[in-house]
Amino acid sequence: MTAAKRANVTLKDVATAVGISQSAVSMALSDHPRISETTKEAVRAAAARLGYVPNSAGRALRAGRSTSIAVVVPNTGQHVFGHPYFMHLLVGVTAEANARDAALMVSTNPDETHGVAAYERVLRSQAASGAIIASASISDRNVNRMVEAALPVVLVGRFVHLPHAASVGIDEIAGAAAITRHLVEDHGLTRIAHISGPLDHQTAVDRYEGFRGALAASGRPCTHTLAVGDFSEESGRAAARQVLDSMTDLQAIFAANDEMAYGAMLEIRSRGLRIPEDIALAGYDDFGVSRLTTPGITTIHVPAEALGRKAADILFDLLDGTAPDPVHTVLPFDLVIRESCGPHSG
Amino acid sequence: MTAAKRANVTLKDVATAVGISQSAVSMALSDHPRISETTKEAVRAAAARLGYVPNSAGRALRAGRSTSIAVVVPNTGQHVFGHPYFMHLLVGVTAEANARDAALMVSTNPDETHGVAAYERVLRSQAASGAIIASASISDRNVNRMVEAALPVVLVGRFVHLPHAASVGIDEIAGAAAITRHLVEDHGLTRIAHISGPLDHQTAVDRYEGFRGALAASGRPCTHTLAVGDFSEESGRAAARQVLDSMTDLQAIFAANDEMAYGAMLEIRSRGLRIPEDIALAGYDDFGVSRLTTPGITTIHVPAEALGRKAADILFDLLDGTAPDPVHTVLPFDLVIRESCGPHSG
DNA sequence: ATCAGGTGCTCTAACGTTTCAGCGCCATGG
DNA sequence: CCATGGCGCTGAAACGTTAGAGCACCTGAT
Repeated sequence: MTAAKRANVTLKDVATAVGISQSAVSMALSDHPRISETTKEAVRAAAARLGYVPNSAGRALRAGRSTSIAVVVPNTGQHVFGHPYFMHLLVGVTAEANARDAALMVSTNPDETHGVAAYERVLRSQAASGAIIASASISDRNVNRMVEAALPVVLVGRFVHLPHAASVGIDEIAGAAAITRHLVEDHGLTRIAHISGPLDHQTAVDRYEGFRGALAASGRPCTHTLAVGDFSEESGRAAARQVLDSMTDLQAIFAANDEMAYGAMLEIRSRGLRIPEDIALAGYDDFGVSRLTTPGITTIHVPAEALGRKAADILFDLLDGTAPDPVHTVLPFDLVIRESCGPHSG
Repeated sequence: MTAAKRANVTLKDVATAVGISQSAVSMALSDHPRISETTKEAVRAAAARLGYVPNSAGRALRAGRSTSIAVVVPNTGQHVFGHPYFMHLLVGVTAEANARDAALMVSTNPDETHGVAAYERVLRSQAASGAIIASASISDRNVNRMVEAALPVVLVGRFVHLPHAASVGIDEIAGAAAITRHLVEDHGLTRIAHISGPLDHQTAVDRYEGFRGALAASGRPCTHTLAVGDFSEESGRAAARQVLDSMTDLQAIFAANDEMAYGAMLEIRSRGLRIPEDIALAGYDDFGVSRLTTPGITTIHVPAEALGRKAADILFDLLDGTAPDPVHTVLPFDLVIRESCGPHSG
């Protein structure tokens, strides 16, 4: 069926096929009350037969806005974009976009070709009518510009400098605090190292703060140290090396994400130490792989897919002119207890 | 800078700012030789000052094609789209698209809203001018339709029913054969089970065929059995359970992807068997996680990012009217030997 | 018979872009 | 002094869509 030789089928083609004007076809397809049911039937039949699909450029031009939304992820460096977090986020956004018949663009190029970052151009060119920004770097000035220009964007994560921009996230401070309390209170560990992410990422800062806050609040005499990584496995290993060397009688390592926890695991093992008997280990994120290691890593489950869904949901509201009710939506997280901190107990 | 109140800056705005016609502005910005250097300077200055960004709908409408390309991934079921394979592919495609200043759409909804799958609409509506299709299911009729309609698409993988469509892939049969030979010839194992993927996936079929072919060609008396999984960890575990129960003196398991290999690893371990001493284990894909297990899993490295790059490259050629030189581009793979098949040796 | 109002369509304009023919102008050559 | 032609720009048209004004026809009421 649907011969569709080479040229594309337009309203005009359907119109001549039915023998009416193209505006009538347009109105018929949008179920306008002023078009007779008979004509509508005929139009729908002809459209289906010819394989008519509305041209999105024509439609977007006329409407003054496209039906696509964009997801902006930090730069091409694959250890960032390639992170499972973004994939989960994408799955969520996709689901919501599909439900609304909206197309999804993915934009990732931060370098400024004509004075504007590629992803900002996507909005300014109206290729997409709104964007979900998952760039975590505090220092990305382009994000500020987009927010200041009142472009419809939803941020994923916490952007302290942009208190008025709609955002979706989890309470990272509470998450880190929860896992820290698990180490201190459930397992009685008091000599703990934290491997943080780069401290120009709000996420890394918040997790570190949650860690320190929980230690301080515990009321027990705890000793802690910090090593900074970059969320990669390699950096986690290096950081673990550093803290294992520098802190005597280290009892636990809490890495700011699971990948660094893997790196730490390798380093701990390579020294002949056992997990959790000699060193307890905790991570953060739970993007599917932490359960595969032996022992499974105790971690905070970040509901990335739900974040994506919610972000898209809010963005579509924004595009409809509805202001998000809480400007900052906070989703719940889960503490997932596996074996890396010690035997289960209350 | 860049006040950009609410309305968008168009050619006309730049034109009135400079005091010339909008056509002149258009020509100036595209560096047309018939426009004086002085005027060009003035136009560029005004455009930058006003923050002019060409409206993509207007441009696409005029040009008759958009500057976006689409990546089509199989349906929303997250264990499919969320697979690391697609992330790596996406990274590659993104890199290439960025290099050409093209926007990237991601489409995944197969259900037919108006008689056409969502991702086919993306092409027919000219929201994207070409697509990279990474859907592996043999039975997806929509893919056939798109190819038959001569829409510009590049397939990733092997589509035996579509010999004339441009495609990019690796030689899965050779890959599976290589890893099978590693088991048989390097480690002298002769009682081997294969855990395949669903056999309506060409990839699964090819890997199984490579396995059998290598066994047959080995000239040694080998015994093998098959269990079918669905590429998920759980199914891998179930399949391993099945083959461990049914085949006595089983020496090795070759899973058609790493995730099923993980599942198999869990099952093997739960029976108190050791890897590789009691059972050798091999996987396929090497998407970054197989090196984290202990022992690391011997596998075939699939260059997914390179596949994405190459696919995009070919698609852009296609859009320029250049026919891909080999219709089917085959990229090399690597056999990655870790510890799961036994001690390293020649 | 005339008019009001409704019905079902057509016509026109507009969205922002690019392309192309054309027009006025100046310098040059006859 | 008039043709020639290059230069630098203008104006119009077209891409496909949709909204709204308008027009022809019909029905029913006056």
